[in-house]
Amino acid sequence: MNLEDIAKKAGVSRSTVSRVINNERYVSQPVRQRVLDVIEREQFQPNPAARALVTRRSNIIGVSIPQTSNVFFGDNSYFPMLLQGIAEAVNCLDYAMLLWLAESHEVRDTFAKRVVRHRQPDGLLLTSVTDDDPLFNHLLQRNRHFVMVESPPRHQDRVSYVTVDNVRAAEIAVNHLIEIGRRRIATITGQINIRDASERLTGYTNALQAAGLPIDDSLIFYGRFDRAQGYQGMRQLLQYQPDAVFAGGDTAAIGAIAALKEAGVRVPEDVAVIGFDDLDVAVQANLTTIRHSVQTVGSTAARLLIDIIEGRLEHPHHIVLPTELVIRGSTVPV
Amino acid sequence: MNLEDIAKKAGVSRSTVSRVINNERYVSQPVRQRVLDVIEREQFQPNPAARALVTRRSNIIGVSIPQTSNVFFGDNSYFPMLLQGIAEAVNCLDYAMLLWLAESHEVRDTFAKRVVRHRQPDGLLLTSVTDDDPLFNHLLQRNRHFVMVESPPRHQDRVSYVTVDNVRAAEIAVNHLIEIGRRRIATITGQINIRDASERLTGYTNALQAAGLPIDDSLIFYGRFDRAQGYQGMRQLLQYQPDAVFAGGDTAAIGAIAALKEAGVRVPEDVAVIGFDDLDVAVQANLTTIRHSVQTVGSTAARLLIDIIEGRLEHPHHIVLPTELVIRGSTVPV
DNA sequence: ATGACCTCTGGGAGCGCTCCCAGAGTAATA
DNA sequence: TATTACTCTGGGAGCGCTCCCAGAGGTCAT
Repeated sequence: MNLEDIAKKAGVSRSTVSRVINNERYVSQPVRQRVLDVIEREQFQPNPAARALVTRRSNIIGVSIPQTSNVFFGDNSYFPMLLQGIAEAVNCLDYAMLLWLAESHEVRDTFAKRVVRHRQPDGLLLTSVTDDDPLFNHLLQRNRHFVMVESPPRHQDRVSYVTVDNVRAAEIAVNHLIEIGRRRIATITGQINIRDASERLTGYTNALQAAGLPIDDSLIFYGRFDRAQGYQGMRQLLQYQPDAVFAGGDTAAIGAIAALKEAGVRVPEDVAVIGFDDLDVAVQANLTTIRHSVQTVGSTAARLLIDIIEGRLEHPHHIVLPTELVIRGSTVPV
Repeated sequence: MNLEDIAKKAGVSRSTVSRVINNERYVSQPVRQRVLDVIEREQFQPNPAARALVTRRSNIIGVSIPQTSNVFFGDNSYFPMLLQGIAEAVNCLDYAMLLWLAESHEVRDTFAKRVVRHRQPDGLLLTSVTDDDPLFNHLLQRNRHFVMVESPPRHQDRVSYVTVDNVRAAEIAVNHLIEIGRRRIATITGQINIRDASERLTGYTNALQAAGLPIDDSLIFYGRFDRAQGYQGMRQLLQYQPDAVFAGGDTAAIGAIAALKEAGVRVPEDVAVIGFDDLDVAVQANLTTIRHSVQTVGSTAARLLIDIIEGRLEHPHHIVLPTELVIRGSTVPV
């Protein structure tokens, strides 16, 4: 069943059917209705491949998640929330979402090749981009449409992205710890070659400096965004007797709390804990954290990408979404 | 850049280039090498739309997740793990994955329409199918390729699926509770019009009957697979003083434990708790549970679907994967 | 020498759309 | 009436592939 068949049944030409389907002008009302009736009756759907061949558009955007398994599927609801946000935008703009997940322990190089080889999507949404990400470099060099869901490691002025002001938010988080009287404030960072992580670390040092507190390297643990690293980081930090810890993500914070409890340290009395992202898990664990809507980041990025694809927006475009300090039970004054 | 351009540069015809790209026979070694060199040099990728138009294959499979938000992105790592498993199979067979997520509070009907309208995928992987699922019905009626990742609500003999033996596994779980001396065993089910949930309930009643224990309706809470429902279910069940609870999923079990602790009930001494799935969260919470590899379910289902699409397998095909009782700290003898 | 049967290469047709142009018809204006 | 402008419809061309068939050339048994 194709346009020609529908045309025959409706007693019109292929072109007219095409006009009706694409909701173009210059079709008289009775003809339009007749065609619509036939389409409805035959449950006709135009062939997407044929359409893509001529329009050079597939109405598909790709989403790249090059994280090895545990960060994606483990106890970290960041990516599912992001996907939910993307889905919302994509649905509403009549696009579809092609998902690329790295296999466990897959290196960035093979992952990038895989994503690049399938050229179906009209553009890509990039997460977890590292310093020398081959996918990032390839897309930039080839001038393909993409939007990042965090600030890019380099070429900020040539890349579109959606992010939150990580530096400022981290400053606010650490200031809160300082205000409640904490002085030996440790931090567990996310994967440090991801921009979100390094910016939060910058905010941490900024806040300490502004308060005239020393920056002690032994109180900084370079980790990742998952629970296991939070746990391990906290175990290591414990020997330096911090009275507070700022984790680069909620999931890591939960891991840190587990390590503290295991060591018989009281939370929040002995060590105050603050997270980042306000995932579900933060609510459950009564964790003070920085709230920002991960879903909104996802949907905003998807909308931006589609705007760029469809030429409604000039290319390098930056959106910074707001954050908010949410004080819960994991931080109390000394 | 298309086949014709490459052909010109290599001094051969379009057909020969096509043969090289598709790795067909009847191309002499020197010619093949010459063409490969040009392709490499020009970084040529054939146009997927053109190819799809003639082969009627896109090498894309769709994944439908019609769950409203909290089950998907909340604290439940079931779907991320499933996606990871699907990704593994899809990567290895050179397919891509198109992801359909329901919007929060979206009804099944609009969701189904959306999925059906985009005809790109060669087949679909279905999760969380309910009794009268419009998507399920539509695909079945239209004879389109699909595989379910649980046993289907009806027409089992006409539908391909991958599942675990939920009935048997639930029997084993409840038997374990009986063996450690529990007598008032409650259950919190998953969404009961999803087959996985109802089968686990069947296993529960089977085990009680086999042991000569009464089936007490007040000890059955019809919930969903998320933490909130586990919590709420347990609160309600508490008034009937169970000494054990079998949850339809680990996430619900975690919610149940939270309710028990809140009520000052000791776990596992006063109430033993057992879950299902062995998600990450079960390890963390030291929860006794039924282990089955969600990732394997995903990858097996994807492989099966692709086998069906490519005609290597006759259609209705059923795969039942093994389960295993994992005893941890949440169940001890009375 | 003839035919049968391989290997290898090229070109036409066609997949189902969109885009462009031609032309018929109608209405408004000079 | 002639001209212009706009509305509406149809058909050709072409997007970039794959598939099929024709045909050249080689090998081998008859």
